[in-house]
Amino acid sequence: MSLALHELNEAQRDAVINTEGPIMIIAGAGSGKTRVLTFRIAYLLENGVNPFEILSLTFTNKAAREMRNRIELLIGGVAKNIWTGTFHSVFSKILRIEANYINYPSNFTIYDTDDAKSVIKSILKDQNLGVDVYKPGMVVNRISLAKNNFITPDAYLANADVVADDTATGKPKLGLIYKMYADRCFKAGAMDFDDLLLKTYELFSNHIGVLNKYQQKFKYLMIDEYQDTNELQYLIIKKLASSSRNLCVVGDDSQSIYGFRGAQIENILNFKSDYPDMRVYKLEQNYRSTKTIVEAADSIIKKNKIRLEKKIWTANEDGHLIKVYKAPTDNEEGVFVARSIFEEKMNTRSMNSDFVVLYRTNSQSRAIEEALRRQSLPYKIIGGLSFYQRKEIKDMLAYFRLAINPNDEEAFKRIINYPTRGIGDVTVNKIIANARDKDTTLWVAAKEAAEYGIEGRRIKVLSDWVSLIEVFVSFAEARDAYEAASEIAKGSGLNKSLNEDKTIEGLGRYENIQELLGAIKEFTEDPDREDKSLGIFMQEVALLTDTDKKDNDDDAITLMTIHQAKGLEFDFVFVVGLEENLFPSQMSLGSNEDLEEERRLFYVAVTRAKKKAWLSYATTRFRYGSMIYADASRFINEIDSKYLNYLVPEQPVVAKMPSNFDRLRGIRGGNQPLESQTSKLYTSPTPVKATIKKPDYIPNENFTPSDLTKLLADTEVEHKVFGLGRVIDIEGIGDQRKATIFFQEHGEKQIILKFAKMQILE
DNA sequence: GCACCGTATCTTTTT
DNA sequence: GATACGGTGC
Repeated sequence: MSLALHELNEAQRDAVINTEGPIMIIAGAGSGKTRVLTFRIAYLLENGVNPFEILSLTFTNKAAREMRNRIELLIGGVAKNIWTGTFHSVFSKILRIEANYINYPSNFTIYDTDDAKSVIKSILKDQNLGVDVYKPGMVVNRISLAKNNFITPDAYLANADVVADDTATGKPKLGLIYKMYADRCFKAGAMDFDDLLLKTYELFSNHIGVLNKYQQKFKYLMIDEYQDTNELQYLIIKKLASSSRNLCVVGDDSQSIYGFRGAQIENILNFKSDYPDMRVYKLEQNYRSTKTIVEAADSIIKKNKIRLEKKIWTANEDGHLIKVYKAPTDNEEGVFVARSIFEEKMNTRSMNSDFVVLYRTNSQSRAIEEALRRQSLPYKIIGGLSFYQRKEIKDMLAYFRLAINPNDEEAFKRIINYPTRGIGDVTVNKIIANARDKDTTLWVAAKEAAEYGIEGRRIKVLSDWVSLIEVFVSFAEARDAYEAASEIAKGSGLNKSLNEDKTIEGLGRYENIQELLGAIKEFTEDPDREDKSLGIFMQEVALLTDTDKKDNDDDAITLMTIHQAKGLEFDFVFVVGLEENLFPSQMSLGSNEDLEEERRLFYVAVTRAKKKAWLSYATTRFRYGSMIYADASRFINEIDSKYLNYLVPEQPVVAKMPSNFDRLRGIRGGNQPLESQTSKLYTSPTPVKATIKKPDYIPNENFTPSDLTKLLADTEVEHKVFGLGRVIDIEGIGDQRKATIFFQEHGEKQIILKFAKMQILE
């Protein structure tokens, strides 16, 4: 089989077939980047390159998976053998293989941000430092930034400027905390997210043989979303590519939105200075969006000073103007979104999954959710509290973690007395004190507890617990992930204690645990896996994000932050909360650089849309539980107004008497009982993984079937079973007369009017 | 050891 | 408005 290169445009084709030497592909939004990348890899394979020699780094696991699938479609099963994944997942794999070089156990734990904060808190406690001066979140951020710029603890402490800065801001101990933090992680056999990069870089720097091995292995490197790489990632890539020099970076400076995490847009702007012989291919034709959207977005991004010149264009049709809506409150902004989605669905007969609502901060989802629920529109939220962050899941995972690496201190502290087994704070504090004293880990200190004055009933309970964990350790070593996990779930008592809780919340927690076990089972049964150990499962879980979840088939509207929408596309896009101090964020107003990043974020938001975009803002909004006032975002005014359609504000939607619109929106009585009812009915107390809420239709209490003999097309109706819908077509006469109706919940249906119980709404 | 309650802080975005 | 934490009382 030969690749269909003629399906590509000239720039795309050039980017595919020029496989040797350093190459930069500047890929504007919607310009067929993934297509180029997949074709490029397929082209390499077709020309005899061994799949094991290709390393392709993507931004999310989902992107990696998608790319692998698409290559497989092009060229077949060999695609399985290429190395793809995120920086973090690929390098954690390498670190496991090479762990002995850096004195880590190969089953090291990956600490998430919560673990990191907890380590910081415990250091502060030991050092008698206040959590109000050294806010754990801030300290963790600062350490992360240091690591991502390749500043080790010693380098940090040795830098007089940095230390002087810290002293000036009243936090002279930051460097010390950093050092202690790194030390504790090391002792616990744990790495945080940044360590996965930092240790990789150190591994490659200090062990030239290891570096050579991987340089020879990966003859072709491809880096996606290059504009979002940080200093450390940049350094690693440079090392890996220095031998073969077959480095292909793909990115778009206009979509650089992770500066706050240390990403350096300079990496893409300065590529040429590292590789003077590089070639650039610019993908400037947009295949995704209408002319209006492409040009409106271009008019936004032109306000930025820091950017590479390019001319984005499209051959697509003009499309609709971007609608702009000013809402009096955040709740009514939600109502506007829900109502607009409903109408768009009716008019274009679209799926829920064609819609996305994008916001700057996670907390904005609330008002939108409420409105969608009232309109009976199913939705799913990406991000926020993910499945793996739920308490019961983290508890269970802590047992697994300890079974894999008993020195994991955060896991230890989490479950030593959970479920309650009579090991109280006093005993735990004794163990901690002794561990610090002897410069050892909590696990070792717990095993030796008898030696320093823990006795009687306490030592019995403690040594029982230690033996229990030791059994778990042997499970994790000897059995596959599913067997080990089920045994641990039983043996830990966690399963039992959750099963005894018969409250609704408790039931939900129990179900979540079962779901976790289900996921592990699925992992174990995957035929493509060689290593089915619990350790590997945990490694993957730690690096999983909400966006990586497999899409399930449920048709739902997507709600997420703009950051998470990167790389995705939707027919219909709502960007909400366009208010000063929210978007752009208040934090970004201090410097032009930060403001430009916000503007790029706005650019990313708008360019997600294929067909239509809506922008909205609210002049008042609840934040901190109190009302604040806001002006329209400067970004709205920055769009050339010829692309905008300012909607005339409607009269307040909270009318005393229910109007037809209210009824459409699901508001039934004039007074409030419904609000509490709906939230009870539709909010599951412990939402399960795929947070899709699809309420059953509940007919209006004063539902009275209308006379349907005069029913016309385009009429909105309420069906006793199928709910709200719009008549598309009517045909036949007499008893045969039937209507084709598109229901928002059930799609298109043929209804014989003679028997139908429907009410006409207009 | 634990359940309950009041208070402080939070909101930028995430691997 | 929600959560996390510390204090109090049993």
